[in-house]
Amino acid sequence: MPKKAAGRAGRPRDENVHRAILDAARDLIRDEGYASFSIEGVAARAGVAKQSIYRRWSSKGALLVDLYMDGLDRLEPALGRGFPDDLLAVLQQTTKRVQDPTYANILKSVVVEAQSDPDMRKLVLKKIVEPRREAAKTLITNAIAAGELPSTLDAEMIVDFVFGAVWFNLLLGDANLTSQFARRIVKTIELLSPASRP
Amino acid sequence: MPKKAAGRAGRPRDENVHRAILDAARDLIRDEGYASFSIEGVAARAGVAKQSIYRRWSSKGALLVDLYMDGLDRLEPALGRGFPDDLLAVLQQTTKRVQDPTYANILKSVVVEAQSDPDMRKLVLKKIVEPRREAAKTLITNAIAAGELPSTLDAEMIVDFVFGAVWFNLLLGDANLTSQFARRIVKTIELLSPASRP
Amino acid sequence: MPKKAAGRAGRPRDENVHRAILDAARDLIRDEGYASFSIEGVAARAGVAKQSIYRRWSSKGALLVDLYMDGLDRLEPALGRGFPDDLLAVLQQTTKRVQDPTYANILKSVVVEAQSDPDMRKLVLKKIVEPRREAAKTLITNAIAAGELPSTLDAEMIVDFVFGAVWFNLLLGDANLTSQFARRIVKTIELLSPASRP
Amino acid sequence: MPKKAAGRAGRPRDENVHRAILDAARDLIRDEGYASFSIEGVAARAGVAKQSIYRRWSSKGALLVDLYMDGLDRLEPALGRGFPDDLLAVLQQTTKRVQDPTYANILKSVVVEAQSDPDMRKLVLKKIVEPRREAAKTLITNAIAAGELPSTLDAEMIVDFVFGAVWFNLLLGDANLTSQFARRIVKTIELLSPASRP
DNA sequence: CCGTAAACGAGACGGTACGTCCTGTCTTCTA
DNA sequence: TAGAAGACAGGACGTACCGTCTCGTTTACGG
Repeated sequence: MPKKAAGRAGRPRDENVHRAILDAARDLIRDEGYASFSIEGVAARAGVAKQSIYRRWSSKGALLVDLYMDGLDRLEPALGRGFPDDLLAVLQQTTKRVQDPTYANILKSVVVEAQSDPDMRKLVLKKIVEPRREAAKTLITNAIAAGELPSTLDAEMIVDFVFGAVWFNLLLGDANLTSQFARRIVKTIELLSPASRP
Repeated sequence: MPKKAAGRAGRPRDENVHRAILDAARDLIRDEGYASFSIEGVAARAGVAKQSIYRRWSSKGALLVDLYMDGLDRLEPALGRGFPDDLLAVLQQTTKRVQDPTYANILKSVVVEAQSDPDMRKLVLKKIVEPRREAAKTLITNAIAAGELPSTLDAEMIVDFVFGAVWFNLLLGDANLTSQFARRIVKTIELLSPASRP
Repeated sequence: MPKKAAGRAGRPRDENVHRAILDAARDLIRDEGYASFSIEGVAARAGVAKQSIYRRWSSKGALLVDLYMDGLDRLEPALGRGFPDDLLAVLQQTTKRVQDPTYANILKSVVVEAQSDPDMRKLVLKKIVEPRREAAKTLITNAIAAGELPSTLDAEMIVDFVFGAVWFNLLLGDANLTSQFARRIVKTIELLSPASRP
Repeated sequence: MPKKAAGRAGRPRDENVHRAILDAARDLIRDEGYASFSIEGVAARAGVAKQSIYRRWSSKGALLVDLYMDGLDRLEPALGRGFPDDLLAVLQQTTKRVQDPTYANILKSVVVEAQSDPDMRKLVLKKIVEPRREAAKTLITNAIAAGELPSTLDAEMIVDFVFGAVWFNLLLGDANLTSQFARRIVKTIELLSPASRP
């Protein structure tokens, strides 16, 4: 007769299974790319039943989102040094992760999944896109308030510019998403500041 | 006396079949979205053999690229009025087409296909992305030469900003890709011009 | 405490699916003949996935062999009454089954499949041909030993004669493969017996 | 107003095309067997249009029948030496041809085609099966009339025995269809003759 | 020597089926 | 209840041939 009412009845989920799935998924998308990434393949590689994956993630995309976030630092620690430096830090968190082709593949796949699944799109926005956009947006509006950027600036559009450049190059562009690339972005934004004028 | 040396041997491709495929594909992606878009489905809807599709397009993606371009005007005619107006025209060609959800879906699908097929990626760049980027790049560099934009400007990055904003919002964003949105983009770029300074 | 060590892992094959496939296959070959007999057609008619057929049978031919054997009595029970009667019984098992045009079609199809697939040929021999030939061969050699047939007889050749007559008429001949036909075969073999001589 | 009723208008059939088709078909069935024998394949190998094959033969089977008969000697020359020798000669014409695996394959294929095409079945009977059966039947009935075989004999059944043994071993049996095999057949038939009795 | 007409290589065409892969769900046994 | 295993209905893949068709070109004969 089971005692504890808190912990639900039955056998608890096995944490090793969780890890095995994430590891197998990461290895698979590293080795084969998104084209041959399937739940079936992950299960086989992880030595796990398909059901054990579906029990944890409602779709391929949800798994990929967790896979991208897995081990990713929180944003805040790097911040606090003001407009151009903090914006650079935000962008470099992404460029750094995406330098690893594995994570670049994951991020591309996440976008793919979002195109045909509205729930997935919401999830991607909430877990990956919005946190970074919000951070950047705040930095921009603060910079405007501080007179470091013109008061007429369309802050939302600047955020679109900055992240658009990153996403575009991830998905279709030729640019290597290096730290240097992030620096070029920020440099170009800085040209808008009154201080940059002759 | 041989007539046409040019005309290749064998029965020529049937233009009606070509049209039927494009029409069926467009209808299908309009009615069902990309998720249930299949070569099989297009063939059935067009009343055509699958082979007749594969004979013309090597992949689902290649078909989608042609589908997006089908009936799209050349860029040049709209140009010739100088930097901000021409840039706006270039962007509005896309925003206009993408206002139709059918073409928005096609364009999303094209990006999806490009993520798992390097040939497809090249095709998308060559047929859809690069022509517009080149047009915009030329406008930007001309504007710099004319002193309408600062000489220190990273033209390539401006192009990334401009198209990044469009692609990002197509794939993941909340912005409605209206003509007004294109205007906001151009307005923000104009803030860089020396003339806009106090 | 583990119960059954024997029961293999995973969901067991569904016996209803097995039956549905055999029934659909039989109906199909009855109604349409071998020409339009396809795995696809069987699956559709059985309301079953193609994979469920391939899981059980490696080829169309293997399915047909099982289909022919399905419900066919073992040979032995009918035997035990000595040379001419037992030989007749062996032959009549086949003529009886083949009186039903459905099973005649199946048997023809089985030969067809065997012509282009060595594995199939082995299967047909093992499951259909050899058991009957062995039974007949034993009866012949016993009859020789008992002096009912001449000691100089080439027993293997007699078996070839007897079954050759059946197979030939099934595949190419005009003879209706009735019980009477089997009787004619046995009668002709009996002419070899010393007892039949003047 | 066309004059000659005999020679029809238009370009006459090219005899080289005819030969090229037969040669390509023979080579194909020799090298690949019946499994991958297709009109498409023959056309490609012969360097000929598919239509040129369909113009001459109504089906794959009709082509195969001609292919088998191509270059085959008439039956008669070998005959005239009485019952056992002439029967042997008739059988050996077939065993000899069938020693070449190419022709064995053709003959098997011909039977295959006959199973799903009534016209083909008639053609095979008329052009390949019946002539030989008729020859044998005549020899048997003559032998009965001459007292070389018992008067009670079922001549048709003997023919079934003799050709059944050949066809069975061609299609399903282990016996190598050598001249020696034909001799064994005839030997066993001879056991029926009154002269063979003690 | 010219026009008609069939033959010819080539290859497109609507179809049908192939055997494989993957989806998301289910059913079994074992822990 | 979780978990490994694997069956299940379903859908699509890309390929191979079928037999028919439409091209441009070639080759004979009859006028």
